[in-house]
This record gives sequence, C-alpha cells and structure tokens, in this order.
Amino acid sequence: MLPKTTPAALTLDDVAQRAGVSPMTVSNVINGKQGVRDATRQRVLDAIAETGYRVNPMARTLAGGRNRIIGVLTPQMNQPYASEVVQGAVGAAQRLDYALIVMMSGSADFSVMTQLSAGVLLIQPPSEGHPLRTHLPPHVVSVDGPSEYPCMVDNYGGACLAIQHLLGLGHTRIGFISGLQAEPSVIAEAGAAQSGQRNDAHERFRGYRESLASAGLQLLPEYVQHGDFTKESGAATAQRLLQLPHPPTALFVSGDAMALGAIHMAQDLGLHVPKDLSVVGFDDLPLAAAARPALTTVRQPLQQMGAVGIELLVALAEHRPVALPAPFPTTLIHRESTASPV
Amino acid sequence: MLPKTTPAALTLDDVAQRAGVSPMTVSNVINGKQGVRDATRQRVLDAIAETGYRVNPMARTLAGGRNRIIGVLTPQMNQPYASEVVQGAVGAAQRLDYALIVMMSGSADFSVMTQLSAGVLLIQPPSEGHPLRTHLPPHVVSVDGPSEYPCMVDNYGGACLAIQHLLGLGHTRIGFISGLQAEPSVIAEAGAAQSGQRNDAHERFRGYRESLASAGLQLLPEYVQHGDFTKESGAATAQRLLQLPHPPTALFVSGDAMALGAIHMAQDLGLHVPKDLSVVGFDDLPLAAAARPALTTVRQPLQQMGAVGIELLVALAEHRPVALPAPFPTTLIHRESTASPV
DNA sequence: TTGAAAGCGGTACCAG
DNA sequence: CTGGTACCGCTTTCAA
Repeated sequence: MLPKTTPAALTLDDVAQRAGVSPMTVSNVINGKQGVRDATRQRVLDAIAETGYRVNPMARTLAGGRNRIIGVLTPQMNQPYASEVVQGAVGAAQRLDYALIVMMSGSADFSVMTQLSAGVLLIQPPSEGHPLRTHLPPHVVSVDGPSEYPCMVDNYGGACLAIQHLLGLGHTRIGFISGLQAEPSVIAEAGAAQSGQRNDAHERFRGYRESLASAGLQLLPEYVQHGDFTKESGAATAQRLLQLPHPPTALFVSGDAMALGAIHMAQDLGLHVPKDLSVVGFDDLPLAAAARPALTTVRQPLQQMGAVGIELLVALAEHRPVALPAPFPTTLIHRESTASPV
Repeated sequence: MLPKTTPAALTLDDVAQRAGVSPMTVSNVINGKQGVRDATRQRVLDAIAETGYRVNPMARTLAGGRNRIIGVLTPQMNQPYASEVVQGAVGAAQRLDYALIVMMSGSADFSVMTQLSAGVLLIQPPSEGHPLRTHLPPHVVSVDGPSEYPCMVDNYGGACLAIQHLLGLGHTRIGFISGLQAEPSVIAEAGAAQSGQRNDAHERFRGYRESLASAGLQLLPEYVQHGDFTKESGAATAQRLLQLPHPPTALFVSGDAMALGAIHMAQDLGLHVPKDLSVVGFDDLPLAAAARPALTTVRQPLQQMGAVGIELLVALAEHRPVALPAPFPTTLIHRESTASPV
C-alpha cells in the first residue's frame, strides 16, 4: 500500500538552509550556472540529494525559466497511429530529460497545455476552425499535419512502393481505397495536387496514378474509393469494389485498419486472401503484424517521427537552430496478404 | 497554416484594465465568489470574452488556488487496456471541466505530475520499488492496482462468468491461461488468496477453480498455464496446452491479446476455432471485436472505471466526501470464438 | 462591494 | 563567487 501523506513540499529555501547558502546559490547550482565554487556546489548537491528536493516546474515557469516540459496533443488515445507516435516521443523526451505530458484534443482547453509546456507536438492537427488557431503555444511541431515544422512521411513514395509491389506480383487490376479528404474527389483534384496543395490523400493517389501510368495501365475511376480510416469503411468500400462486374485482384488501402476491414469483407464474400485478392495496407501499426493473414503494408516510421518531433521542439525551446524535417522514408513490409494473381 | 506568433500572454491586469476594475475583482468573478455586483460582473465577463483571456494554471496553483488539472499515469500509451481507461477518464474530465494530462510511467519524473495536478489517476501502478513511493501526489486513485481508492473489476465474478459459459456449452476439459503474477504458482497460492491477499490473477483463478468444482469437475494442474498478457505468450502457452496427451476443448484466457495468440496457435496446429477449440478472453478490448473469429470475452467496463476514477479524484480535490468504489461488474460478451464441443 | 498588500517558489539581474 | 531585490500571474487575507 502506498503512503497517504504528501511530503510537505520542499522549497529552494529549505535546501539553502540545509546547505548553509542562499537560495540563489541553490538555484544557480541546479541550473548549472558557472561560477560556483566546487565545494559549495557539492554541499548544495548533497543537500538536494538528502532532502530529495525537486524544483517546482510551475514556479520555475512563472519566474521565466525553462520548464523542461513538452506537451503532445493527440486526437485520441486509443488510436494506434497516435499511440505509436507518442511512444517514440516518450523515448526521445526521456533521452533529453524532458517531461512529456499528453492531452487529447477534446479534453479541456488547449491553452492549458500551451501554458504548461515549453513547446507542443501536434499529432494530426485539426484543420481549420479549431480553437488551436487562437491560443498558440510557444513552439509547435506537428506529425502528419500542418505547422511550422511538419514531420511528414513520404506519402507519394509509399504509394509507389505499394503499387510497384503489386505490379511486380503480376497484378494489373489494382483498386485504391483512399483516406478521407477535404476535396470532393481525389480524381478531380489530381491536377490541384500538382500545384502545391499536398496532403496525404493527394500524395498517395498521385503515387497510385503515376505508378499505374508508368506500367502502361489505365486508371479506372471506379477502382478508386474513399474511406474514413475505420475498419468499417474499409469493409464497405471493399464491398463496392469487389462487386464490380470486373473486380480488382488487388487493393491498395490507405490505412491498416481499413485494410483489415477490406480483408474481412473479402473473406465474407468467399474470397481467399491472398489467393483471390491481395491487399496492401499503409502505416504498419501493430495490428498489421497481429492480423491473420498478416498484413503486407507500407511502413511509416511513426515512432521515429515522434522522436524527431520532440528533438525539434527541444531544440526550439533551447533556442538552437533547427532545419525543416525532410519527409520520412517508407518501407514495404511484405507479409501474408499479397501474392500473385491466379 | 497556423499563425506563427504567440499572442502576448494576457493577464488578469489586462482584463481588469479593460473592464475598469481591479485585478482582484476579475479574480473574484472568475472564481465565482459572492459579492460582486451584477453589473460589475457582467463588465468583467465581457472583457474576458473580448480578450479571450484564460487563467494561467501555473500561477493559479502557485498562489494556492485549485488548478483544475488532473493527471493520469499510465504504463504505456500503446497498451489498449490503458487506452480504454484513459478514454473514459477524458470524457469524465471534460464533463467536470477539468483538464486531463497523461504521462507515461517512464517519461521523466513522476514528481512533475504531482506538482502539476490536483490529483492523479494511476493505471496499473507499479508494485514495490517504484519512485512513486517517495514523491506522492496530493490525491491518488488507481485503476487496477493498489491505492487508497482502487477502482477494480470483479475478477472473481468475471472468471465465473467465463467458466460457466463454457460449462453451459458442454465443455468439461477447460484450460486456463493466467496472467503474470508475483507468486511462483497460482495453484500453490490458492490458499493464500483466501487470506485477503488478492490480486487479479488470484481472483480469476479462484473463479476458475470454484466454478469447476461446483460443476463437479476436477482441476487438472497441467491445464493451468501462465502468460504475460502478450499475444506471443498466449500462443506459447496455448501450444503447451494443446499438445497435452489429453488436450482441453476450451480455454479461458486472462486477456484478449493472449486469447488471440492462443487462437492463432490453435489454427496453426490445424484446429478450427470454435469447432475444435473454444476460447474466452478477458477485457473486451477493441481488438476482441475486430478479430476473426470475433472473440468471446469477459467485458471489463474500462472506460467507466476511468471515468469513476476521475470523479473520485475531483471530489477529493474539492474536499467532498468520497466512498470506496465497489468492484465493477463484468459481462460476458458472446461472439464467435466459443461453441459446444464436437 | 471593492481593492491594497503579501506571498506562493522560482529565476533574472545586478550589487556586493 | 555569492546574495539581495524585483517580479512572474494569481489567490489569500483583510481593510476600506
């Protein structure tokens, strides 16, 4: 059982008294300031160790010091994508000796996090009307979304990887289940994508389209569907695709959960995966490896992206120069859900 | 694209000036204190609305006020169990107008969270040697672990539900894959469990043992295995069970991930689930419903447990009386992984 | 009903 | 090298 009483909060003065110096000196020691005699420093350090003193981050922040807290804002805790990114962020924060606090987008006011932390990492930042726009944190970097310093995966390259894998297997009828997108139709917007207005959906579609083209294949509009990244939408869109008079023999699905939904739907329709239908996902979430058949998918280095995000944030907080992060490379993970067509 | 500049932090004084009152009055209005003339209050409210002012939680805490932040300490972000609890906690916090921040056990010093929040919710608190023991927060309640106010599920009842379901289906050879436990052997400790030293593993085993007994069935020691809640351990222990000369026809598995591992192992061994082997899990994580075959499992109301935890914490923080939470009831969710033996 | 003063636990700045 | 002083943004206490 845990003890019940909060140990009366220690202050700088307590430590100072114990060490026989002024509070200021203790502060200086803690912050590694130059010009403290070694003997003094040691005495202070000892006092800190003996008392178990910890600086109060609130007071520290208020007084204008750095607080070594960085925040992560994530849409939902139980979204595997975000979990992976956070996992990477945790590791990096630990390495850099920063505390990491995470908040869900919904939970309370974002301004709290702004005021609590020296910088915040946005995971899939909400688009336009979000309150985020009013109370902005000191530093923002984002994973998979817009910000000053976006950490994005190479969506185009990833899509190419997927399609080329399928092409290499001998598939010629390849469907595409895209993720949600602001624009009414990916196809209609194909042109716009060229003009700089890039997002995940656009880029992946561009990879699909161009890979098909360079293999001399025609893009069939009815082979392109839109889901919303849920398993259910994967199943629903797959059903539409598979009930086409001339159904695809392979599917590139813009998300692992949707891909799983597609596979289950195919099975319900009496198809064998991968014998009758090959499916490639996107993300490589833990569930991709755990599924049966295990999912062939395009891997995003999500943990790495989270880690890099934190590193940027810390650099920013410490006023070190930072470069714009380059797109992160994808990898094709070949598992059991793809094979040559019969 | 998001704006780049942090809006110069507004203070109480800014608002006060705008409203033509003293900072104190603004503070009083914000905190709903009595004795502010309605006209004055309105002017202040307007000023707040116009400026978009938000109290600084750091300053508020430092000054001794309540800070309406509560923290959650979770082992890992990507553990579905914890995600569910947090999801519930988020909802409750939102309802109660508290900000919720979550930290991973590993990430930085726990004392930070202590100092940041008015109370903390521990999810599966680490056992003995943890640093938690030294710097304790003002208030602690825990989900699935020891604390002054533990929110625990009725593990015994849940196990009974599972076994009775299997019994009802006609199974008589029922294996049990238990979770990790401190003691060397669940069976050896069966007696100890009676004497008050309860934990999840004990309680579930007790449910297994007693349900078997009351059906007149004998408990076979070789039918009881221990996993560590991972899919892999589920597969490994299931393999041992299924390769017994007289293998069980049904498995009660103390965790959904392990249950899935067991199912996949059975399939690899050429068994059909549920025709040749029935499997019941525990938890009812999202993956249970998503799996093929969908997993029959004992549902823990994890989100509810998280929500209740937050409610307790808030009550504690606001010095309202709280009662010890009663064990949460379980439900059997019958899906596709169980059937009568052939 | 309102406001002035003190102080929460630190850090910045500058004096000793 | 060390420490005094002011002040961060807010709430408490108490006087006006």
